[in-house]
Amino acid sequence: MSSPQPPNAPTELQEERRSTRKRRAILEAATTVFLRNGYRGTSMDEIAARAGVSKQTVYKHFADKERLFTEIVTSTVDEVADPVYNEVLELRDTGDLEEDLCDLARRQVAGVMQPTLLQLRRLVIGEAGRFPQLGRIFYERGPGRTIAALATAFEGLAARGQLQLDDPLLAAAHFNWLIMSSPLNLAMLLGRDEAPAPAELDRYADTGVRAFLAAYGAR
Amino acid sequence: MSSPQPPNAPTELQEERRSTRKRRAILEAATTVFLRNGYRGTSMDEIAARAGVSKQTVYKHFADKERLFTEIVTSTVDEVADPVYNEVLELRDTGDLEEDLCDLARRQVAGVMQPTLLQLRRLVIGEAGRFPQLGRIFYERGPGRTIAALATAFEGLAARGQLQLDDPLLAAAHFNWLIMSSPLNLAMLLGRDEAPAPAELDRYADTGVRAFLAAYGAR
Amino acid sequence: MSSPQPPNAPTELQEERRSTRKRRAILEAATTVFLRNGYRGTSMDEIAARAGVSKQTVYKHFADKERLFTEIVTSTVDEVADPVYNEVLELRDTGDLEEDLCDLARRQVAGVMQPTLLQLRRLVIGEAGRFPQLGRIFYERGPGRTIAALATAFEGLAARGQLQLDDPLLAAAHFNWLIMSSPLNLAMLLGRDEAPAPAELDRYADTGVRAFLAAYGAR
Amino acid sequence: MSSPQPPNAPTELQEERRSTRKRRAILEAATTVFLRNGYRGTSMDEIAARAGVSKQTVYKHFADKERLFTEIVTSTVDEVADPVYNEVLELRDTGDLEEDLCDLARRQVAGVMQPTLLQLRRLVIGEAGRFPQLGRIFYERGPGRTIAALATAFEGLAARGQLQLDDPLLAAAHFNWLIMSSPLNLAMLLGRDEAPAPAELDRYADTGVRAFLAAYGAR
DNA sequence: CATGAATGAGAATTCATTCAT
DNA sequence: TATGAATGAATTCTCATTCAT
Repeated sequence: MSSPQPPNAPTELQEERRSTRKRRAILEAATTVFLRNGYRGTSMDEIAARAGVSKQTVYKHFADKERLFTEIVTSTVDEVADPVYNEVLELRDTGDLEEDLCDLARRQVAGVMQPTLLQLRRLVIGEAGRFPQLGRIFYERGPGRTIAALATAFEGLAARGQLQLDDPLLAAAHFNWLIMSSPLNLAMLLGRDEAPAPAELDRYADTGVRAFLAAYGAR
Repeated sequence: MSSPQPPNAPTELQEERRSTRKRRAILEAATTVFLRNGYRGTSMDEIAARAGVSKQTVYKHFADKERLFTEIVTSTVDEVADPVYNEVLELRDTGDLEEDLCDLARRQVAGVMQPTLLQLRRLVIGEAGRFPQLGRIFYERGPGRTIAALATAFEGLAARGQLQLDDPLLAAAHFNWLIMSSPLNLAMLLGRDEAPAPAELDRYADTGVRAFLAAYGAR
Repeated sequence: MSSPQPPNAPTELQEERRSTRKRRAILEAATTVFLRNGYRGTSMDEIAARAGVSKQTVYKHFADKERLFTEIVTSTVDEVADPVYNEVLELRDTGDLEEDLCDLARRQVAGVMQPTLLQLRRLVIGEAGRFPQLGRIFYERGPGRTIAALATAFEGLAARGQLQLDDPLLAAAHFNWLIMSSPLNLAMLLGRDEAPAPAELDRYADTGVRAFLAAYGAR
Repeated sequence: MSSPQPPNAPTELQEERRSTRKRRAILEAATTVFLRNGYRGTSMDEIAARAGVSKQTVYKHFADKERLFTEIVTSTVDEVADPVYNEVLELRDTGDLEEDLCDLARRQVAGVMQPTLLQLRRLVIGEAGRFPQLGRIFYERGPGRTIAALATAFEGLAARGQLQLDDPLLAAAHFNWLIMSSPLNLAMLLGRDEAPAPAELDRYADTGVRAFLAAYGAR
């Protein structure tokens, strides 16, 4: 069980860990700075300094600024979009459809209105010209996936007579945007400092759900 | 009637006109380039070259890059958002509410999905960190104003028993986002090259109106 | 005849001259530095400093380092190779063929062994990998052209029975390299500091001519 | 007879061998890269990567880049110039002098026109400013030595009445450059991709020999 | 001893803005 | 007034060489 290694010879594991640690530090720093200042507003110097590594180390891990940028965007997309998606899968069925949907809607809105996700969305939209693939990734891992999951859920509810709908995907999109378009559009345009209070977000969710049920609820 | 000026000394009027012409050339060039390349992706050199004037002339008309940017954004906002807003004021009443709303919705969606407006929205969102006031202007002159006008219109329809609603502003927001959130979000993220075809845009409008009437229509 | 211009308004001509003057200063500086330090050993900073202009001005005149380099090489090629070529055209006919050829040969050798041309040749050879077209230009404007002119001259001499040859181009090449290969190869390899004295160059020329006449002279 | 070393502790011999192997790998890698990209176009990183060792190992074997460069150049000079030199020593005497010289000349030309030697010559010439001693080494181990050997051979032929010459060294130089100057100069300037075909090289050799014999052959 | 990281500088190129003519 | 030039700094990326583990 004891290792034959001399005490100060680094094991491969330690080596790997060090490299991985640096890599993570770079990713974290890059995420922070890119999200705050955008692609062109961010310098590799700043990333290196904030990560506490040398610029060389940054370039050893990431061939160039573009690669680093796409990497932090795609990984952040997953990181923040996954929980939002998972909420849909956990839609409860307490018998009270409106309450269940409000519950879901509130979580969705809260998730989407997280500062990080908002800022990421701004970033991706602002760089859509230079990095079109990032927009696609964002859409597919984000709203696209969530709406598809919603559609599946709504199909089940319709089968049990709780919703009336022809086109589940359309209904899902309507649900999604009814509950969050207003705050989301405001947030996109008004910047991070003017986020609505959580209570207000809940109201957007609830009124959206009410409109949705008026349109798609069973009679 | 004859001027005492030597023949090739420009009159003050001509001077003024030439200055105005140059100013417009600068604005046009700046609009094109800023919309295409973003704030940081645009250089004053490029603007001057494209406007066919010297850089000094640019600086004579606009104190600095920021001022020029805000000027082109605010003027473009009005230019492209006004027609969309005016559509709402011209909502017809043919007796067939669904048709009237579909008609309006289609125009709204088509207006909002114009390439210039899309690109402007991307630009404003992408620069929301640096230029928060531009986001506010965009919102107020754009969706904010349109939704307010819609609310007024809907209030009238409700008074005449054609719609059922408590909160006209909320209903207007729901209407607005039901008809355009899907294509608008796609367009924001997927870049200029993947715009949906006009027929598809009409379908978004029509299905949005149908859902809206199911929720808010008179029983 | 008098100009109506106010005294300190620069005429277009003066403007042009200023720009041209700067351009020439840049070209001169670049030529000096590139010839001394090679392509990679030369920095744009150094060129700008030596030309007494700002880096911006350099970049306004020459899009990038490569373009500046090719420009100075091609223009220097012509500048130094033209006189060597013209010597051939002025081959005299005093009746004493050996003396005439020695005379020409000495001028050729002296021309080719000029420090500037030697350094340019080293530069072009050293950068042949990166700038193959420069090697071609050098060859065509330099030895290629000179040898072709020699061939024409030798053809005339052969017609008058003063030389015996089948292939004028071959004879011209033999002449050319007999008189200068030894010092040229030494110079290429041994660097600028070990140039043979002019008297020695003349000896290379004379002995080369003697061998040439032994091979190609009329019997 | 048995060693007290633990089984996986390398013996000194093995260590030495491994070290030698690495050294050779570095030299090979460096030769390849320096020949292809020149001194400044080559990075120690690239050499280390291509040799499959760490940069530290490179620095363990060679104090710095300059030392490594001079080492690979001098060793490559010998490697490729020795065979060319040895050809001269093996000049045959079949009784047919022209055939013997043509035979030698063809081998010489082929040897000198090897891609590696051409590239090495370009490299040395291009770096003559920075590394003048390399030019000297190249000259002495290359053309200088070969021409000296030729002179000795020609002296013997003259003693036997087969050649007529006063200055064997001069005749040797004339021989050498008559047969190869044309293709060599072309190759220096036109880059590696435009090498003449072997048949053409033979023709340069043969016509050079013919001119040489016309000048220096016994009457 | 050898690997990854750090250093510290320097390269080309670009930019917003200001002078000088 | 309007043009070319200058300024002065910033940015991305690379390099030779040296530490630290």
